[in-house]
Amino acid sequence: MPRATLAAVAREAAVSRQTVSNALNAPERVRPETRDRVLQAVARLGYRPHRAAQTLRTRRSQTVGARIERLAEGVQGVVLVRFLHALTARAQLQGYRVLLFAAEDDERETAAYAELLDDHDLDAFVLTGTHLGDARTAWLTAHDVPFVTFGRPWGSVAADHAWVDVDGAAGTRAATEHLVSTGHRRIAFLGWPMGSGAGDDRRTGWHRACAAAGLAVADLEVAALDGLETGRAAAAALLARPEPPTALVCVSDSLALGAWTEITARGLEPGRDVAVIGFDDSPAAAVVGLSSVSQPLEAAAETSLDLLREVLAGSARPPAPRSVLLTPRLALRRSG
Amino acid sequence: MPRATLAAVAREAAVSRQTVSNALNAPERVRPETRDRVLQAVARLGYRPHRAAQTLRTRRSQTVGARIERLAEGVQGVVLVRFLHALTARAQLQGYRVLLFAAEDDERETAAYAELLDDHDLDAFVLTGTHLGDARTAWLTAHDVPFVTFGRPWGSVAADHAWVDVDGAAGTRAATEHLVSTGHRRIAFLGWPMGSGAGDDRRTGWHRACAAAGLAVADLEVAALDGLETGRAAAAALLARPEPPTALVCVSDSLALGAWTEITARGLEPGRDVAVIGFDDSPAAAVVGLSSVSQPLEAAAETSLDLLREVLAGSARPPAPRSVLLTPRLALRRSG
DNA sequence: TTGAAAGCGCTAACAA
DNA sequence: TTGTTAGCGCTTTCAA
Repeated sequence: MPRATLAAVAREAAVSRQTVSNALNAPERVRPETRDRVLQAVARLGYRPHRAAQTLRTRRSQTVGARIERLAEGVQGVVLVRFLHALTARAQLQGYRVLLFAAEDDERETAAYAELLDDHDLDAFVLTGTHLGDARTAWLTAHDVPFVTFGRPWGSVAADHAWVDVDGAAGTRAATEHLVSTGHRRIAFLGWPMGSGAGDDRRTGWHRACAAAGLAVADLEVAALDGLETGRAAAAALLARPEPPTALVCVSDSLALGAWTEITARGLEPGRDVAVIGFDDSPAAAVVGLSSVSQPLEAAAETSLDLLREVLAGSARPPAPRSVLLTPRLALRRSG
Repeated sequence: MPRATLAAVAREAAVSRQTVSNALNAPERVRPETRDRVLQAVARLGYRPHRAAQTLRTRRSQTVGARIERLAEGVQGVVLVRFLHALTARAQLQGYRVLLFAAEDDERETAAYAELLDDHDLDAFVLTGTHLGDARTAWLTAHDVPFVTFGRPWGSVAADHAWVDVDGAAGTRAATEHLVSTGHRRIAFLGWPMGSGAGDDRRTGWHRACAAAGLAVADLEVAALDGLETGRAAAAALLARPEPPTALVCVSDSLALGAWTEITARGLEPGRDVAVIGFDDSPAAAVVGLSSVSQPLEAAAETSLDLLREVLAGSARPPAPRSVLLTPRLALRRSG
């Protein structure tokens, strides 16, 4: 069966094409009984509008762009996938689709924006992995393109755009508080080097929880680039001290799993001898029994779309863009 | 700067619009000097055709659909992400985009096809996770929709479509041969229940390698649903035997990691006391040092697009659809 | 080899 | 409230 066109629906319902269009897009302009007649014809014929035609006319594609990143060697990346799945699933419930693109760096990503906007009339973008001095948000703002970021705008300049993020500090704070409540007094933080927004944020949570519990933090903070080997080395340095920490809060599962390796290599048991808590709740964490801070990615996707709708609705007379901070959950396992 | 239209290019090059179109789409019909003039105008104005208009006219969207799966609890799923990234990156080099969709099961996936074809004029689909009695390939074939599968058509009926797959049997055979070469004589296979195409294929590789080496396989084969706990239980049963195996070839990293947990829980060391080799080379495998069979996903994505081009080119007078079997690589680590 | 005309399916602007 | 007209940007006839 060939697809039904709007014209066919108009014939079927014995109205003009414009009335069909109105019945679907501006129902309040059509008398209820006319509208019913049209909707019945739509149902009978199984009519759905043709996107290309709609896009050509309205310059809106009902499609949002999202970048898919190359999966790093580490344990990260699962977060992006889960988010993308949730985003796609929820978007399509609202009549939106997600178009993928790949880009090696920010510069090429903005080039991709230009192309996708010109060629495909994308309505908006969903960005992930925001970072300090993010050139992408500046470009999108300058070009008046609707977008939301999953990840808050890091840095001093209060970027004025809609964003969702997970409260990393709350996650590490909860992790630290849990360790305190189970009797730990020397809790170290295994973080990334200063200057990464998310990393600094997560460090803050640990720091505050320690302060609130009256625990010392001096000498209990080490930094390492993300990775298993680096995490292992950093943990080795901590454990080699005369008075080693009894618990480790880590900025990522990669570092935590590296620490895990070092701990077991020393004949110690994570959780019993040294507590370890990671961040991201990757599958690998579940595998080995590593406690980890779990990001609410379904909620993040849903909120992204909520914010996007607001941005798209208000693009003429923009209200203050909203931002939402979601609280992560602590997934407790054997290690902490 | 507003986007340049084809009409603008025509004015700039002082030709008609059709000549511009011809110069771009059917160069042989245009005199070389005219063509040059047009191409220069295109470059000067930075013209790129508008997809919606092109699609409306030609019924081709230069877009392929791909389903993004919900990431299971286990370790799987990373394979899909890596494949999707490679697919997206390579597709866009050829002027194609990847449109995502989500579907809970095969039935809803075919419903999604119908919708995407009608509404978005998708040119083709790339399917992953083929299985026995796959309703999706039948639907696509019946509706004459171009597609490629990553995963061969399992089952007796020789489905007549283009596909790429990784030779799972070759992977487990290589793993088994490696274990044989390091002195193992009692090599068990920890697989999925009979009836899954990929699982049976992987079992075959182990079986053949054992037969070739003159090793017994009786009683050395256990099956479990994919998962960590199930893998652990299956490994426990194997290791509790009077004459336990000295090595385990596993159908997936999830099962292998489950076995890993059981081995270490017994105070044994994977690789030294019991060898374990998994399948998929997930990040978790790298984390713990699990040897694993690694699928060439970049190659799979590239081949998928090659095959898709052939299918699209030959859709009028179809040649025999091609199929390609790629050989996986054995990533050796501490465990085997 | 190039150009003129028509129309893909839809909706914005306007008229009735 | 409904219908008419026009046109989004492109390519496919067909004629020059």
